[in-house]
Amino acid sequence: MDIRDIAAKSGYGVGTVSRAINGQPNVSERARERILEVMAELGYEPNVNARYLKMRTQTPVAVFVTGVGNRLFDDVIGPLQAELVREGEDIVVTYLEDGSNVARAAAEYQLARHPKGMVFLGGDPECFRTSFQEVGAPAVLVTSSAEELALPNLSSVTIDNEAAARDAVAHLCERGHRRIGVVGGSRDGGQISSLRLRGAEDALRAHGIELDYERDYEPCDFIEAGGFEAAGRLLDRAPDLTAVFALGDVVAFGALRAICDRGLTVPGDVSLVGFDDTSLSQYSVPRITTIRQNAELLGRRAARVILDGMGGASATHELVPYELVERESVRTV
Amino acid sequence: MDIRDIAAKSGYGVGTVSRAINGQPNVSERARERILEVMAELGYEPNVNARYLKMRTQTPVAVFVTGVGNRLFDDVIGPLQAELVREGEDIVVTYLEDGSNVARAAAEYQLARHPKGMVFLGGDPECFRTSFQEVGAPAVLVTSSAEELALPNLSSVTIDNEAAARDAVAHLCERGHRRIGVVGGSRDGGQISSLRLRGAEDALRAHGIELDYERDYEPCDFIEAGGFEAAGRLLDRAPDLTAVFALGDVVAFGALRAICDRGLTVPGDVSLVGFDDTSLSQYSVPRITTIRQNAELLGRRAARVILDGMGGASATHELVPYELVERESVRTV
DNA sequence: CTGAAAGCGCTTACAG
DNA sequence: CTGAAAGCGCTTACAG
Repeated sequence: MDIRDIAAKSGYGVGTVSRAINGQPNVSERARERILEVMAELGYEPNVNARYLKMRTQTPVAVFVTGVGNRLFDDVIGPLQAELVREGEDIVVTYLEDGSNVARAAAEYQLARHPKGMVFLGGDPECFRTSFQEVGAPAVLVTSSAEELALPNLSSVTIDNEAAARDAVAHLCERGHRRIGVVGGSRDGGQISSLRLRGAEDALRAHGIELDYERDYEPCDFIEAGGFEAAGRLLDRAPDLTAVFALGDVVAFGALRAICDRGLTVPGDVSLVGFDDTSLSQYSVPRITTIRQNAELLGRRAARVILDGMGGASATHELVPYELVERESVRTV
Repeated sequence: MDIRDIAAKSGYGVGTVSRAINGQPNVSERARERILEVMAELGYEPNVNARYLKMRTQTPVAVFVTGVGNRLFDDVIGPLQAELVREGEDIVVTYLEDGSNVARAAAEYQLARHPKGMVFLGGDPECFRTSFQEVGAPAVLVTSSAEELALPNLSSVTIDNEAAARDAVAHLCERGHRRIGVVGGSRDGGQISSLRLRGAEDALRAHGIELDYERDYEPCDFIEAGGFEAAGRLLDRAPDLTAVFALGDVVAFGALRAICDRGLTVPGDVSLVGFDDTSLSQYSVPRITTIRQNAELLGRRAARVILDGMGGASATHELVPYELVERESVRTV
């Protein structure tokens, strides 16, 4: 069934049917009614391939969310959308599988839909290196920096991950901890891991401590099980640790479990700091001290960048504030 | 840039270019090489609208995941895919926003892609009532039952939510609890809530207790904050409760926090049972006793149903086993 | 092995 | 306000 069937059955031409479907002007009330009626009766759905193939007009700003399950992104979308809407722009969001090549998806989408702009929530900055030429629309990477990519149309807005990690670890040092372990990510695990690790290293060094990666660091994926296993290994190897910095809340949550399983308490025996301020750190027992990214600002600034880009502005790379939120998982020693 | 540019630049016709792109036979090695070279050089990406508009062949089985962040679904996809792959079928998964109309998305997808089959992980069964006529492909709803929809091509595979909830609450009763509160979902909140609530009600009644919805039940969304608030209200209203059954692990996790905030301990003062067996219940302190759905079987059976459906079998509605996993959140009183 | 041509189902000037 | 026609960028018989 296609638009011609609707045309035939309603007694109008396909052009009129098309205009009726799309709510365009130049269709009599009578025709519109009749056409909608026939469509409903036949259960007709337009073919999106044909439609987008033909339409040269731009589609709404496309938002690609990669870290499915990353609560932070949900909190970014609201403000992002709000800011865009007040300038009359809509968004359509697409969820991508973890680890997928966002840049490829974006290139394909660009050709298929011609979005006015693109927003990437998560995703590995590296993939933009190879597959991003085709997209001409203004785009912004949120949460990772695209600065060194130096692409003309790819902006980024992010917190200073290095400084945030530095603050997190400094917080521990200032509370008297000197034997501090680090878990999560990996040493060559992409931008975010590297930056947070470097921040931790810096903070330690500023307090006269050299981070011994062999002994006091344990890499892992950003999942609960990862944090659990990694922290377990770390604790078994270095039982004199009085504090642990986890590169993400999921990791911290798993680590908390590993600590408790060894008969230790947080913060009684081991202090713990996470990163991200997800519901995991907000509701766990004890609540976990962590780094909060300002989701509202992340969203609003990303929207601004897109809007400016649509107006011809070139790519920018912004830093947005973060904040150490102190909860119940750190004690002074 | 389109396929004609590649044809022109490579010195071949568009037909040959198309065949080369799609890895079809009847292209000389020489031509293939040259064409691929030109494509790479120009960074050409085919237009998917045009491609799918033209292609009448069927596309791989489409998997729609709705409860983004529902870990269970991740665990279902693996076995689902494995089972399909051994019959030579691939899958392509699409993540949908929470609360979106999966049936509409499916109808649109059907027209655009002609998938060989469709699998729905999550999603409200009700929406299939209105927007599912267009899809002729065999489809299966996983996690909710589509039995009463009685659609000829929509199967379902699910656990018996009512029985599972009954077991969960019976477990509490058998441990001596008689003042049991229930949190999560809502009384008219769709199939899953209703079933689990009914199961709880039944178990209580079997032990001579009538569930007082006014006093001992508190509805909430399936998010941590919901469980936290709802359990808080419940506890304040009925401080004599010795156990709480949460309709989902996220709710249980929030409830755990609310309980602790009142100076009570789990399971010392209040016992707690969740539902879903997510990482939340696995890693929380204490670990939460919960209902585990057999994700492996859910996936494998769903695959079988699709495969059978492709072979002409009509819709079936299967129940898959679940299991109460006892952990650290329930004590005998 | 290759190319020219038809056509997938729409939208959009254009003419009436 | 309406219809006939061109064309979006591909794929696929068909003929060579």
